Amino acid sequence: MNLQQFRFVRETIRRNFNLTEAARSLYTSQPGVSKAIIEFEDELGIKIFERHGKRIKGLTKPGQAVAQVIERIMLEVDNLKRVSDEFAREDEGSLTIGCTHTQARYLLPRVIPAFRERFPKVRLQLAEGDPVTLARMVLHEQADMAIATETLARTPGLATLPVYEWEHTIVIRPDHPLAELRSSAARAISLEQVAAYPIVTYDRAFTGRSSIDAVFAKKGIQPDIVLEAIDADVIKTYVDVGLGIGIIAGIAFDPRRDKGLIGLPAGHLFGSHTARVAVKSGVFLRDYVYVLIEMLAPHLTRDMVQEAVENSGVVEA
Amino acid sequence: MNLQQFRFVRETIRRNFNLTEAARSLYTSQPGVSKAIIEFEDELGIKIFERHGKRIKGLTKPGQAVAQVIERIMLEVDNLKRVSDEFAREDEGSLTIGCTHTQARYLLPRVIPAFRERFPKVRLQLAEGDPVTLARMVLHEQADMAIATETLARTPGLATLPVYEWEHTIVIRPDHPLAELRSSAARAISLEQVAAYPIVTYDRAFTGRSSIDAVFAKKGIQPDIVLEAIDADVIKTYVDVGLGIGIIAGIAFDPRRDKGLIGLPAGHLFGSHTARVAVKSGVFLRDYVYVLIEMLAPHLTRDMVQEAVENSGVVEA
DNA sequence: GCCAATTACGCACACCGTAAATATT
DNA sequence: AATATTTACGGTGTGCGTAATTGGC
Repeated sequence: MNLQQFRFVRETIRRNFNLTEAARSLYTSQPGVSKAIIEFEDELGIKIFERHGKRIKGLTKPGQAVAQVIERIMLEVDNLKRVSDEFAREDEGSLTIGCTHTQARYLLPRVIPAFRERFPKVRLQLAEGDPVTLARMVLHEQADMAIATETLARTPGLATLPVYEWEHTIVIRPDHPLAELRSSAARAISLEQVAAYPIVTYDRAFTGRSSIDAVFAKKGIQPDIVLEAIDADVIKTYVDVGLGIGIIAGIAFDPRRDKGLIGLPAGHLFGSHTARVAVKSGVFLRDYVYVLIEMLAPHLTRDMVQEAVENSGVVEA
Repeated sequence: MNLQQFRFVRETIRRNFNLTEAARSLYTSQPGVSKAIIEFEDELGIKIFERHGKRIKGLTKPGQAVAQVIERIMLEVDNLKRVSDEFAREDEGSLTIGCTHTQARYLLPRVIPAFRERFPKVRLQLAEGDPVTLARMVLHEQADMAIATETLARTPGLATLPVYEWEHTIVIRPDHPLAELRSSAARAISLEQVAAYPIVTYDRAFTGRSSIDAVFAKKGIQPDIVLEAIDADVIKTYVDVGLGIGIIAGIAFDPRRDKGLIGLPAGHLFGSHTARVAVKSGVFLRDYVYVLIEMLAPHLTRDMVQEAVENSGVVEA
């Protein structure tokens, strides 16, 4: 029994039970893989793979159980490398952050400079995508962590923790009829008033869009959504050119920078949302990952995160 | 990087950082172990062991992290063997049950015959001991499971589930003064009445003995304990020869078989206790272990137990 | 007939054991 | 001086590659 056999079994499964593929992706000979697996099966005294003659078709029942254990073993073996890297090259390494445009554009800039200063040798990479994609990236270890609002919390295999709460903001031009609500009575704006105008907002896959739809649907109102985009900058641009009113994440509206526009808080209409950070449960996280998460949300202490990772926990907001 | 290296590291730690010992217990040469570990350290790029010159003293900080991961890997590797055995020889294998005398003598006889019938090829072994020893046995995988009342629930690394609740019974001879309480007013017996007579009961390490002591201490009563034993049979014998009154686990008193004695329920004095079954968390359990546990306590379904084992849970009574 | 897995075979090297050297208590 | 670890060195076995064979689709 050896690690190589584990690798072969795992890769064969991942390559849809094609030994040739598995061998190639592990840079070794196909007969070698075949032999190793057969020897492994002999040693365990069971068949791992279902064979039709010579063709491998899938996993046997014992194979399924074995595969699960192997998966866990290899996860830990990978952790071994990470652990030693952590100590061997304390503050070096790479960090891939999966996030939505909103986070990349409005949240991360608040912490990345300080992070760079603290860990100048860590290679950073931002990978943008929609929440579902992000979850998959973390699960497949293509990203070390992901930040987004939807989906993440519900994905098995991920540990997620709340980073911050946010509400939507309605963005309008100063000359828009709704602008008179800007000062005191902003909170009095109603769903009907909003629905009276053309709306520019997020694409369906993103940042709380589904809750917007749900709210309108519940009231039986059909909003006039004239444009969907994946980022607030685009939305604000179209609001600015008079296409309609915008609904964006609160974090994406900055009164100072967005001088030509007015923002009306809309939490009372579309509810409150929680942006979450997700990491793959069970993986060993480099020190700087913990530091970054704590920079993002001081309440997320190393202990909390560690606890969540080890018990594949979803920490509630 | 290979499994052998993991084994060497783990064994060296277990043998108090004595390579020679580790090598011997793994039936290999000491220089081989030394070399393998050094190569492993080189590959990881860290030192696992703290060395004073050539003497190995302990784990370095990275070593501690690595050791944890290795421990988990080896646990899973052992599981691999168990998993395959489960399928290779479906209903064969061995089962070592750690338990106190009380369980071995009064609880297990109720289920073992049925178990034998269902799994005639499983080699059974009862290992008696006090709860602390039992916990350690399960932790060290010298026993597959343990049944006892105390300690088990509080041991980290064990998953424990409640099997049954029980109360103490006071055992007396028919000619004893307390015998008049036998019929209706049994529950009226007081601590003071009990303390008025010499007592024969369990050894300090066992079955709810600590709660007996605690109850007396709380009331400031000094009981006259004339004899301590680890099992109820011995206690009953000495009660029978007139040494005093006995306090034993309720399960150990059977009115039909213990004809010469009278049992008075004493739950109102010494409280209610929960006997628990413990298994090591994280291990793969053979099918027949689940079956036995369910025989012991029908409410402990396979799913419940599995859940507890996987999440190292302590399921409350 | 083409593609994929297994069997056959041979080499190289990694692993482990013995023996010697070195360092620590 | 005794004990424990590391270094040195040599033989054996196994792991892996190439080539050939067998077996599905």
